[in-house]
Amino acid sequence: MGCCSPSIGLAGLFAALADTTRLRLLNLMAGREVCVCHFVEILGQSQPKISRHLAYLRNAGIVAARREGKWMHYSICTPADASRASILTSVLHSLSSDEQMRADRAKLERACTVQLLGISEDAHHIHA
Amino acid sequence: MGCCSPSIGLAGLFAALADTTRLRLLNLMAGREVCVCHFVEILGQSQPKISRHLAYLRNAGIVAARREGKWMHYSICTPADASRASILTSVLHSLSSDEQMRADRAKLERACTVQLLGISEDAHHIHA
DNA sequence: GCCTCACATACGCTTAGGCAAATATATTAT
DNA sequence: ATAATATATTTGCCTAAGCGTATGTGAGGC
Repeated sequence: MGCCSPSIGLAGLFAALADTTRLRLLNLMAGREVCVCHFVEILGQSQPKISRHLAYLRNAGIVAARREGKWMHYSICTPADASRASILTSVLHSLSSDEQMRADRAKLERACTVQLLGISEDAHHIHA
Repeated sequence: MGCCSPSIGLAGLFAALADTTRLRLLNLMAGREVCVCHFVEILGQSQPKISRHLAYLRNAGIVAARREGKWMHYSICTPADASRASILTSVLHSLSSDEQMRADRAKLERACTVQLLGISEDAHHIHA
C-alpha cells in the first residue's frame, strides 16, 4: 500500500470525483504538488470551501497532504491497485481536454513562475 | 453523436457511477444487452429499485433502452467523446477484477444458457 | 372489452453532502 | 505571551438522492 488510506470502494471513488470543484482541484494537482493558497487563488472560491473539498479527497484516499511550515501541500496519490490507477489516469486525461481545466492550469503555471521570480509584491511567501 | 442524450458534465458522469447497484448493472451490461428481469433476478433486489437505477443511468446518457414486446433491454452506449469512452473502459475493466462482479456475470451466463436451452420451467419467456 | 405481465414512476421518509458564515487550530513572528 | 497568517472544522440550512411501498403504463393474451 502506498501513501493512502485503506482504499474505499469503487463507488466511493466515483463519489469523490462527482463534483466540479474537486475535479478542478485534481486537475491542478496532476503531476505536481500544490499549495492550498494556490487553489484558493486560482479557483476564486472561499478558503473553507476549498479546504472542505480537499478534506473529502483526503478521506477518500485520493490525495495526500504534506505540511511545510504554515503551508499545506496537496498531491494526488496514485492508487496501489493498477486498475484504479488506470481510471484516475483516464480521468486526468479527460480533464485536460476541458477548456476551464486548461485555463486553471495556465493560471497555476503563471502563479508558480511569478512566485519563483519574486516579481510581484504579492509573492509574500516562497514555499517551493 | 451516438445513441445517447446530450452528454452531461464529467461530474455528472461520476455521480452516475457513484453507486454500487449501478456499477453492478453496468458490469452486467458490459459487451451485451440485458433484460430488466435478469437484473432483478441476479441482483436479488426489488424491481422498482433496479428500474430507478436504470432510469438514472439512462438520464445520464450512459445506457440505452430498447423495447421488445413486453420486455426492456438495456445496453451501455459508448460515449462519442474518446476520453470518456476511455474512462468507461477503465471502469468496466476495474469492475471485472471484483469478486461480486465476477459472480454476477457468472449468474448472468447461467441465466442466459438456461433460457436458450429452455431447460427450466422458469424459462417462461424467450426474448433473445 | 378485461386481465395479466413487465416495467416505470410517484409518494413519503431519511440521510449525505453542497453552501456560507463563524469559529478553531497550528505555525511563525515579534 | 500576543498577534498574525494559513488552513481546518463546525454550525445551520437546503437540495439531491437513496430506500420501500404503492400506483401508473404499455403490450399481449383471452
